[in-house]
Amino acid sequence: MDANLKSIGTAERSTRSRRKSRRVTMSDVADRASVSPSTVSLYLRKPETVSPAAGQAIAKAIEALDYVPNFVAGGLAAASSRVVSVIVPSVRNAFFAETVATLQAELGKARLQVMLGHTEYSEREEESLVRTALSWAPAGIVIAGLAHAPGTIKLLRASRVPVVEIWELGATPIDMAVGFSHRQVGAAAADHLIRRGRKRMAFLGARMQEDHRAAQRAEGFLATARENGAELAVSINQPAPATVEVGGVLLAQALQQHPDLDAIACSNDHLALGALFECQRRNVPIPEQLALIGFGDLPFASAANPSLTTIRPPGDLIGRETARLLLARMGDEDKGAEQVVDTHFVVVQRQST
Amino acid sequence: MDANLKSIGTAERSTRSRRKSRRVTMSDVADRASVSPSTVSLYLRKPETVSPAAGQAIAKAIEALDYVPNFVAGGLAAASSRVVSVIVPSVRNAFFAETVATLQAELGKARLQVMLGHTEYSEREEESLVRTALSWAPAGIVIAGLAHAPGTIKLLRASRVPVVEIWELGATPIDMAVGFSHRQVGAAAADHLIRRGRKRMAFLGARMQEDHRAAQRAEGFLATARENGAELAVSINQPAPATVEVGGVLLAQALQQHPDLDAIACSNDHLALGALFECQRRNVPIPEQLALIGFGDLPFASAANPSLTTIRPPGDLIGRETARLLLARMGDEDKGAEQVVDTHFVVVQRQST
DNA sequence: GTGAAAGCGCTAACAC
DNA sequence: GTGTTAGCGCTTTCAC
Repeated sequence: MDANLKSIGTAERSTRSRRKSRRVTMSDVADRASVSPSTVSLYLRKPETVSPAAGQAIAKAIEALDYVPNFVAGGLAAASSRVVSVIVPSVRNAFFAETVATLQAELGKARLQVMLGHTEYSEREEESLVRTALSWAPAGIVIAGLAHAPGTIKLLRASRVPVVEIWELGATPIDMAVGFSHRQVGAAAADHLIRRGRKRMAFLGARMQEDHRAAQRAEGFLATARENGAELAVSINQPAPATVEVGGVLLAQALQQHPDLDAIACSNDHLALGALFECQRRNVPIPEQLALIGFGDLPFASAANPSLTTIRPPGDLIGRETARLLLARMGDEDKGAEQVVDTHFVVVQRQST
Repeated sequence: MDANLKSIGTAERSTRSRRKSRRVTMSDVADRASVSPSTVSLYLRKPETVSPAAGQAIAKAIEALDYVPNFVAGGLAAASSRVVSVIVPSVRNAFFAETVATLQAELGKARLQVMLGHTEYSEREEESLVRTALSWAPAGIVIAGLAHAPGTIKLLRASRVPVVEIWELGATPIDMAVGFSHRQVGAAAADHLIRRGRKRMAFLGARMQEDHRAAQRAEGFLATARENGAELAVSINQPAPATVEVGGVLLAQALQQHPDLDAIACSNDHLALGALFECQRRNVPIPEQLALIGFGDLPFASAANPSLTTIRPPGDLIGRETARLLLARMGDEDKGAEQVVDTHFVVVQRQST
């Protein structure tokens, strides 16, 4: 490979390939198309403002030279690098995966790149990721949640970069926010169970010290259940991650502590599915003895046996609305309006209630 | 906001905030620390090569000025932009989500950023993403699969950027590869069922025209089943995405076409779970009448009722090994060895077989 | 160990 | 519509 290169280098004039094969630049394209570099630059960014003749010549030169633009140089010159930094707890979480995928697709249309960071639910890690993100002079930052370390908030505020906080509503955002209220989700679950005539209910959650959105759902659930005349409303938490297996454990725990429960709300569908399997094993009929509602509308919810009533958060909508706000802000500096978008959520009733 | 800025600008000297408040640069830090910019640069990249005195002064200045380095400028100057571009079908797919998350964590330790792209199983989209990726002069490119459009391969080869193809083994990689053989996965499933005494088996898959890794699993399954004396070995495909619901549909179809089946292998655990639920509804006992094996070891597999035998692909290992190869290559240009890493996979036996 | 100088490849006024 | 001129903020020889 290197030998190959050298042999070319020896034979050629010195313009190309001095040491390594020099990268093809915009100037090379300009030379070949007999125009100036700035015309090539203009053509690349706004083709319609260049004369057809020049445009064609440039296109031909790009093709012939296999020119690949250098966005790093472009970003430096323009002082805004078409990068949007997206910081979420983890894409292993299907909720965030959905939003990240949608965001990437939507931003990609506007020729923006997504840079990804995972906090793994650590505020320290989040702050470090934000610091790194800012070093890329990003066109925007998307970050999950409204709760951040003080340093993170300070950094973000000082940066003057558009910031969208996603998947949560309730407190005042740093800049913009797209999401819904998790307290309302909990409230909706309780409300649904009460309307179905249930009186004695438990909320099953996992790792709610760290996942404070889950904790908010629990809070909303308990408050609404009690306000609406539930005879019993308790919350049971496990420090472990919210897996299907933990769902089974939580159900066992709940039934042991309160054998006469008639309804269960789960912090998410993984837990609900675990509870469902555990009920199958114990021959606890759903929904006859126990009504069951989850959160997430994960892929298995509609096909479960019985199918799972759940609350669907609009992960894709969050992605689309976030992209829209970001793009609007970039187009128009003083777009002050509409800093917060409530995407709401939907209760999907199925057989389990 | 703007008014605020103006009032400050009016009162201040002209050094800071001419129009907008000028960004703090490395020179500012250097001035304040009474050293040259290149010393600051050196300190930032190799702190140990700078004298303690200078180091402390610089650290203090950075702190005082709230200096945020500009990686875009750094990337341009160094002609290598600490970015690794990761291109996968979708992070909505739990397999890729796992790998992407691990990759980001591992690369992050080496101060590399992950840029994300989703092909949505389109080769055209993939090529376009590769083109964009190269424009960032990335330190590496990670891309799912071994099958790409000819143009994609040409671009990648010409770029001289380290490339790792992941989640598949079998053909010759462009550069490096980390993954396992999907034919072997199918073979292992068939082998497992045969050993459990099954004779009449079907492979259930979805969208196998597009997801050709699934198609490879089907192939390996059929070939091995037949070689090892299965009386019946068929493959059933649905053009729809591989969801839990489609799993139920496929099972119904399989049982209708071959009522005397005694084993089912599914292209992934979502399908397997759907098949499992459908069996529950039809009172088809698992594993007595029908043995069931999936692929993926998704979170619900171990907790299902009955628990699901499946094949676990090492999504996290793939991420870690990919990071390792990339880092090794960056450290040492002519690292020729070990271009392909077979991560293997594990058959996890549970109640469903 | 530290500094001076020379770009990296592009964009963005501003003339023409 | 097109070209000229300055940088963007940093890294990297190469002296000292």
